[in-house]
Amino acid sequence: MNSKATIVDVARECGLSQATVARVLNGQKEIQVKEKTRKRVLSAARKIGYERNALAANFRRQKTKNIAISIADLTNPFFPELIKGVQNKIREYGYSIVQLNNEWNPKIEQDNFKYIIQSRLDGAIISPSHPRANLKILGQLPIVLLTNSNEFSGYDTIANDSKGGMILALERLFELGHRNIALFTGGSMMSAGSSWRLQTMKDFCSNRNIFFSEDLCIKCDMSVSSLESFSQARAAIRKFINKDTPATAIFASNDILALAALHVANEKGIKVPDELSIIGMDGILSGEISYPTLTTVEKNRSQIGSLAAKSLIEKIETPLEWQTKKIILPCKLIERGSSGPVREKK
Amino acid sequence: MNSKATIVDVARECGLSQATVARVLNGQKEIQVKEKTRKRVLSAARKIGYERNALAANFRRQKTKNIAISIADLTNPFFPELIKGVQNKIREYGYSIVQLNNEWNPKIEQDNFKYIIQSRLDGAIISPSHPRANLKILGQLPIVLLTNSNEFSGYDTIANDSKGGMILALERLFELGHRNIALFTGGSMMSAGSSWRLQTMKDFCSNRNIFFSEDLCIKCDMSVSSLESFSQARAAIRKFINKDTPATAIFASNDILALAALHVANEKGIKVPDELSIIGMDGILSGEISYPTLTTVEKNRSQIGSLAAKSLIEKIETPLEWQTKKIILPCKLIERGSSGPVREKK
DNA sequence: CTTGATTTTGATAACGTTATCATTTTATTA
DNA sequence: TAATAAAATGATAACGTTATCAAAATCAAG
Repeated sequence: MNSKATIVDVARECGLSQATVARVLNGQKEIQVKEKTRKRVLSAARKIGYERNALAANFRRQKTKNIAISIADLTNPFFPELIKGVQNKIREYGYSIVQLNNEWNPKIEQDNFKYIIQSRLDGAIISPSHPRANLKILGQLPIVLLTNSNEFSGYDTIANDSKGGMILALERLFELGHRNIALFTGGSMMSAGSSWRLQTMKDFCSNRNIFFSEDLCIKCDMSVSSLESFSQARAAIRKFINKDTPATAIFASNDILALAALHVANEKGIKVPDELSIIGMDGILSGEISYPTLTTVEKNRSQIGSLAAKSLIEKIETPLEWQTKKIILPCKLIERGSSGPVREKK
Repeated sequence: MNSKATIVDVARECGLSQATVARVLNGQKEIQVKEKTRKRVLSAARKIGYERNALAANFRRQKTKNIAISIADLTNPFFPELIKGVQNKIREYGYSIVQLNNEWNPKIEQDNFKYIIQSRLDGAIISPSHPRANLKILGQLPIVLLTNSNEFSGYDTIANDSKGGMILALERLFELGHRNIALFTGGSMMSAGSSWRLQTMKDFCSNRNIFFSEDLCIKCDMSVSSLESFSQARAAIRKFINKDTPATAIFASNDILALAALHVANEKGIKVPDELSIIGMDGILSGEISYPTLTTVEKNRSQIGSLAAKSLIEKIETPLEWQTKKIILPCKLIERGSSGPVREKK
């Protein structure tokens, strides 16, 4: 028994017009229908097992109540929680998520955009796979970008204040007495993310009048997968720690890098945080269960997701003029086990 | 300029019938259309910026080319990779994913099922949130369940052979000389998962003629979130390691538990693997980047996703008789840093 | 060239809902 | 109670595609 009963069948069953039935079953505000007929319709619907055909409704309305989430890679620990935030928010509004991954492949990303248009999804939350991602094909579709890159002027964006977060960490390390802080960054696929970090570091150090040189800057290639990044990071940090560095602290631009540093420190018997403090960035699960647990600059991914969703839905549901909105959320320093006051080397 | 051009507009533009245009633009096998007219249509379509209205097509066909993935919690590290596997497989077939979370809430899960039906999704991959999840509402919809619970007879299922995997780990520990192996399980929400584990342990030990008692069995409540589970696990394992146990190895029923054990061992200065071997189960990222890295019984989640997708699509696209298929995949022991030969305690 | 087979194109009816009216019923007021 | 306003219901035309069948064009063979 295929759920094939239509609104017309229900109408026939209860002897009312199809219009009235529609009003009862799918009408918005339950205005304009008598309690008695309402019951008549509902019981008839239940009797013959009517299930709304959303396909027909979507078609008629040219709305899907679906939004896309386009990201590079779901296994990147950054995204699941973000998506969860989106999920929880849009549920309130009756929307659902179509999840699109592009594996960092611009061709797939473009196909996904085309899919979004052709499927007439109502909007999209997009983490662009590269700084020049071609969004033109999306036309007037309501979208929110997950980025703080300034490459995307004219678009709504939302992201954490990475620079502010970084300064938070550096300030805390300074407070703890650290005067030789190393910067550990990965050349990410998304733009020259490391250049502003380096600049921020230089500025910070010169402001505080503490030493910094490029020797205190560790770089490594970030790969597509977290795991590969980790092993590359480990290699880079092994080299760094070998030449006996004066650094008493490392700030890493993400938790994977930080955990790699922590791993190597453990490997070499360097005590964290007694001999070396390490602070990461993001707040992924692995950092909460490592030993010691990882101090990190948290990006509240669930909140980002939630806000992105809210912003998007407002945009979808108010077809009025909409000024582009750029949201930048502060980061939060979470102090855990991997950071502490500097201690004299014996 | 809304992408409002329809097939009829294209037909008018190129002076052909709407039927021919449809054949060119959306027809399946490019049979039955002359190269010359094909070009005529395509250039007209390009000229007026036609974008296929999938809503109309879906409605007409009563097919969406969308499948649902219904899980409890995307932030559970088990799922993202699984979904990625599904994603990569279904892309070949032109399907997309609608992602539904239920936060372990049966009410939400039920709503999601209703949504699946009303949206006329073509099929669903479902990880039931509890052993008695009510799947009846899904009717004849093609579904594949991610479980090896025998509660779901009559349904296609796919899962790893957890028991076989557990034995793999125990055998390896035995080989390494361990004769006092502790079992660390969490009472999961999904059935009395711990009871068969205990039984397997007992059987194993009696077969090998080695000692086991309930004292070597550590239990803790598993919570909804990985993080909470971790801290509960840590509490349980702290108590266990306090009473000086003869155990030289711990088998944990998942990686979070194993990492909790590892964490506590590090905390107490117990050397892993020299003084204590630890083996987990699942193969999550955190175990690959912990120190030491975690030996684990891997469940190939990407493969499960891929197979589930394949199975589902076969089911969708061959409306013939379909025998219910239960796939059980072997686990694989991945030896990393947290396990090694037993060493005499001094 | 015709004839018949084959390929290519055209005309048109669905699909099930929503939206827009028109119509009927009920409530309100003079 | 009649006249008017308001509320409730009904009739029907879309939405843009696909599918079915009919018609026309092309090809093959005698």
